[in-house]
Amino acid sequence: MRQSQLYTKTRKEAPADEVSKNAILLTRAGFIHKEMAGVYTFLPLGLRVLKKIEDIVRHHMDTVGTEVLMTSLSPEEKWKNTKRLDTVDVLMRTGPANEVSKQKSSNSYILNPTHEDMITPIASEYLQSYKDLPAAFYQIQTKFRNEARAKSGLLRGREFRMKDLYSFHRDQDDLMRYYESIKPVYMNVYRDLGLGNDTFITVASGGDFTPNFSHEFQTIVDVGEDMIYLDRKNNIAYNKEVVNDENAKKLGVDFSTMEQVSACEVGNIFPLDTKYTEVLNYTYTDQDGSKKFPFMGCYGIGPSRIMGVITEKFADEKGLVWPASVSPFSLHLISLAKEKESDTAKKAEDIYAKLTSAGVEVLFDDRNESAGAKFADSDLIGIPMRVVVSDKSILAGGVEIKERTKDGSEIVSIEELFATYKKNCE
RNA sequence: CGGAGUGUGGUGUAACGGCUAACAUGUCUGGUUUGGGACCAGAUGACUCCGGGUUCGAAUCCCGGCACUCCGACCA
Repeated sequence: MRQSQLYTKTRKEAPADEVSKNAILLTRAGFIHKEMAGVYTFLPLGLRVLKKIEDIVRHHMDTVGTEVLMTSLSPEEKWKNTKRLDTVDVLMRTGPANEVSKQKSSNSYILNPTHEDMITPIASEYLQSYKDLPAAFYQIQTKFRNEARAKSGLLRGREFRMKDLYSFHRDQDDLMRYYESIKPVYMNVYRDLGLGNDTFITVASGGDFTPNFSHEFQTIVDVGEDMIYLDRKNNIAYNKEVVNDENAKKLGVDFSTMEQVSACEVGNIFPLDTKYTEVLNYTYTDQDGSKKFPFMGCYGIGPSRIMGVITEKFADEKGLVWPASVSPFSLHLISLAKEKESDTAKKAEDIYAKLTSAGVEVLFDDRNESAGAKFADSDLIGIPMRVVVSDKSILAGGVEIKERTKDGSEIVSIEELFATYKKNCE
């Protein structure tokens, strides 16, 4: 893509109403635009990152479930059925008719914060026999939660992206087998996102969801809202909320020997057992003809929050730094040609055309800006590899390549550049 | 939801209760320039968040809202 057609611009000044690193840098670089507290538009560059993250999540979820897309709106009835209409305090709802809105309908609808209440009735329509189980549905979708306090840019929003997976099982054993199988799948997601080294399966309290422990996936990061006790040797962590003598005994661990670190929850999994199937009276017919409640699990990952976490973890004083797997582009090609019709300009155009047709995602800075401005923008946007084409580089034998996270640069011939990236495409 | 702070051109800031609300940046014109956010000239752009009040006079003081940020509670 040509940078002249991005339609967004970078800015030198940080917005005065943002303090968190992710909000400041993503705004300065033109990735996001704040609509209100905790509600952000994803601009072209930001959307590309979000899509990369969601594609990685989707790739792995396809191995354990089937994708659906449920509604953002739901009738209040659905929440009355699960007795959650008045207990879930983050519920956002549309207002009834009033003079201002001039709506005809007197109904109020829920903007869904999660979908157990929706997926369970759907499952009950199709999964009525033990032969239909197990089954798992997932979706990647925008969620709404009326957080009392949205904060930290993308880390805690009122409108945010979420992948939610729901599984249905014949019995608890099957649920727990599946539940355990999800853990390595999640870890593969974080590995591919570039967060593998600092993300840990974390034992957490199940909250109102389950009397058992649930598990979170916590990524170590300074701004994280959670404190975890980390047992590096056994590659597992414990959320501070479960750290007490009783649990130490129950789990057979010694919390006092563990490292305490701040972390951000980038995923969670809950064994729901029959909490929702019972309240909704959803039964299947087992082999012996008896009616039983299916066992359920739910499993979440927040792509927009992860975008914020990646920003927080990797950005430096010059700007954003994207892991290759989620970078909006693989290469930032910068032309420093003085004249539009010069040989250097033509070479840059040629490189852009050839790499693009080879399937390489290139952001081409074809703007009429000074070299300094282009370099500063490139650092701010944070694409892992920068390729400069200039009179100077041509004279030196080709193009100058520089990694975003390294100081030095090197000259490689144009042929060598093509060879490298063609190989990467395969 | 409790507490604190802040609201001024698109963005970032300034302005003792007192002159036509200033500066930088951005944007637009023209010129010049091209390896680390260049330079020169001109132009554009603000009912100072909203509503009341005090005062001869309010961006500035007071009251009430709203918004944003931070701390805490909350986070199924």
